[in-house]
Amino acid sequence: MKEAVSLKDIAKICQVSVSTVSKALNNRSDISHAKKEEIQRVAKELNYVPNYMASTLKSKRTRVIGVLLSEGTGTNLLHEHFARILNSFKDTVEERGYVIMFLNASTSPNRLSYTEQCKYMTFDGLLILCADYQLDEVQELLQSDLPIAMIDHSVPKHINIASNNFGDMTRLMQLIYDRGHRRIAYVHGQNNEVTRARFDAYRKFMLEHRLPVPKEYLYTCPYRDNERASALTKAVLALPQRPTCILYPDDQTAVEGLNSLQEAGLRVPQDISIAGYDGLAVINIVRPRITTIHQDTVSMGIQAGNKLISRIEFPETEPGTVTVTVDGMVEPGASVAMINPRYN
Amino acid sequence: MKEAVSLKDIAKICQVSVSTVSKALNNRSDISHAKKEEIQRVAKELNYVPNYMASTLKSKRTRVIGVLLSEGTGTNLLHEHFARILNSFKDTVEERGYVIMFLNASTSPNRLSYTEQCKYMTFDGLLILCADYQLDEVQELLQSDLPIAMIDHSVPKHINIASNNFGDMTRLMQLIYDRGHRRIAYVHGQNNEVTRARFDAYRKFMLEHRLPVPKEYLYTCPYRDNERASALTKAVLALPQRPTCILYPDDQTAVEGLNSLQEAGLRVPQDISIAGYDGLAVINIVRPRITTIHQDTVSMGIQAGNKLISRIEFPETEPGTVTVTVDGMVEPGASVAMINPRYN
DNA sequence: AGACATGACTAAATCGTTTTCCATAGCCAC
DNA sequence: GTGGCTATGGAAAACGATTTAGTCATGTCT
Repeated sequence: MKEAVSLKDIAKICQVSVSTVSKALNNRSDISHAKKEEIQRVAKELNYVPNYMASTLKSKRTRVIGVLLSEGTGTNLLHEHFARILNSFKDTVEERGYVIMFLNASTSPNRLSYTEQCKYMTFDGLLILCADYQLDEVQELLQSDLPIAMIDHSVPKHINIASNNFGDMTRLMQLIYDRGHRRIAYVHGQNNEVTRARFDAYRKFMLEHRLPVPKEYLYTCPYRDNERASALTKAVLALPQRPTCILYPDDQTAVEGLNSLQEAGLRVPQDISIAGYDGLAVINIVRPRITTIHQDTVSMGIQAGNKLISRIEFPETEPGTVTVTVDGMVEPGASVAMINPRYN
Repeated sequence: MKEAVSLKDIAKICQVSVSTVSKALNNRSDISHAKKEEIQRVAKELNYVPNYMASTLKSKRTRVIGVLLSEGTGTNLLHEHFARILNSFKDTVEERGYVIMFLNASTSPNRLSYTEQCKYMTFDGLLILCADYQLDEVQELLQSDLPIAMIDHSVPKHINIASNNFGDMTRLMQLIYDRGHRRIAYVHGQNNEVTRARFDAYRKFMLEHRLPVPKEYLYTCPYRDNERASALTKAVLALPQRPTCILYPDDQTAVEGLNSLQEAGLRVPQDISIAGYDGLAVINIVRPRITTIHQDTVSMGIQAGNKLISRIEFPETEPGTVTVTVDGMVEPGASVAMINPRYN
């Protein structure tokens, strides 16, 4: 590595002091125009680039935003939903001069705790895409006074980017109901804030429309767990009173359900209907197109980025929770048939 | 933000000098056991965490690896192939105490050039997942003496993690040939090192087996371009002498081809066969399963991480190119039918 | 006893910036 | 001529750690 050019080098060449060079390059006022020009010219000639570590050491502003994407929950960059939000978040903050850095969630023995990592790197802020909120380590992190934005998890005093799970799910139910379905089974995700909101919407909708929800229409399936989705689909098919529509936790499991149904000799949607959730890339590819909720991940990432940066740059404003609700869009797809309720 | 605890604070409490504290915490030898214990105890009590910026300013070792994933080429975190390699790379380097940081490839006007960003952040090394190698900015980057690992692009003096495109493609061709296909069309990707190797393998195979390659069996289609894949599929179908098998640049376009063929009333593989490339998640989902090359992205990420770190930590070794070739695996799938060549 | 090694600790320089405070000169007004 | 002002520039401290070159006892060897 070549020796980097420093302010001192420029100072020597220009025959001025280091502080003068610093001022000239930072466009301060107490420098004559001529000197400023000359110094900037020399700096350019030498390909001078400031040293990030040094400037940040003094100023305390790192312009680095930590990102927590917990491997512990089996979630990583390959989780499309979070990858989309992250991608949009990254673009947003980079546009504003920030940079993201992942928190190390590995299992290596001398790994620092999340809180320690934040201190060590002196992050300006933190995005929690996905984490196991039960962990002490994560709870401790939430206690800190670092500006934090979280996706679909709310904690007083932090920013929450909430997808409108209740409303979105209600609209999905409405579409299914409008197409004549009355016996609707729900293979839902595991217990967390997101799952609860969707489940509440399902239950409320069913209740308000006086539809039965027999116990055997409800199943818990971890998100993106293909094998479990397949097994549960078979369990549903074995029921004496089969539902006309099955809801899945996400698009991936819905497609797996689709495959299981087809293997069992059923046609979708002619014989049975299904719906997913999220609006992942796979729905543009698989036929029939899955009816789903297309989550506005782009907006989620943008909002998270902008709110977080506001909080970083103006800490005095909005000391409490800021919740941004992002609506998804119903993708009508083709996997929910129009049927006549009387025939059921 | 609370005031961070520094060495000075600990020194004051323990009534020793800052240097003594530093040595105690770094487990240096010239410290009495008693003092070392005491200092470490106090540090723990105060939740002391060293300041990254300060320690790195002196040592010049940042343990940060820059990652270039060019948005310019339309490639970002949502590109599954690169996301997989990155994910595996990230795990590998984090395990060894490194951290990744993306180079800013945004269009914001005051963005630094790649080289400047590397200087500014004083990266220890660089991973180029995907970049437009035509750009001056990228060429300049390759001139630097920063340790660099590149995926599927070779430059003397840097590390190249090369997928075995020629060999893999040859084996895919062999499978197709063995199943009786003789008229094989190739919708290939755009011109780059990867495409060329695969294309060379295709041409060589066809030549060696004395198979005809009429011009109208060859098409250029950008990777992952669904619309173009669909249009080209229709073009192939319109040919007077239709091929029995169509190769696509990647799995995504292959699935799009599949859909187009089915819309045209053809069954895959009974009426026509297809094959993709890469082994993306979609092949586990779509039926029939696409015959493809499953690239070992996990291995690519691991090798890239380990080689790059070796180069960083032992710069004296291996000053030249290190090429690591990673073989893919033929996924037989179900989209290439067994046919009798005589009938064609 | 003198020379020398060892152990335990500290002062101070250093990394590359930023920033505060001061110095000097020139100028004007009274 | 003195006080005060502005414009321009520099000296030096600071950020928080690491590291080099010591200091000063104490112990050991010959």
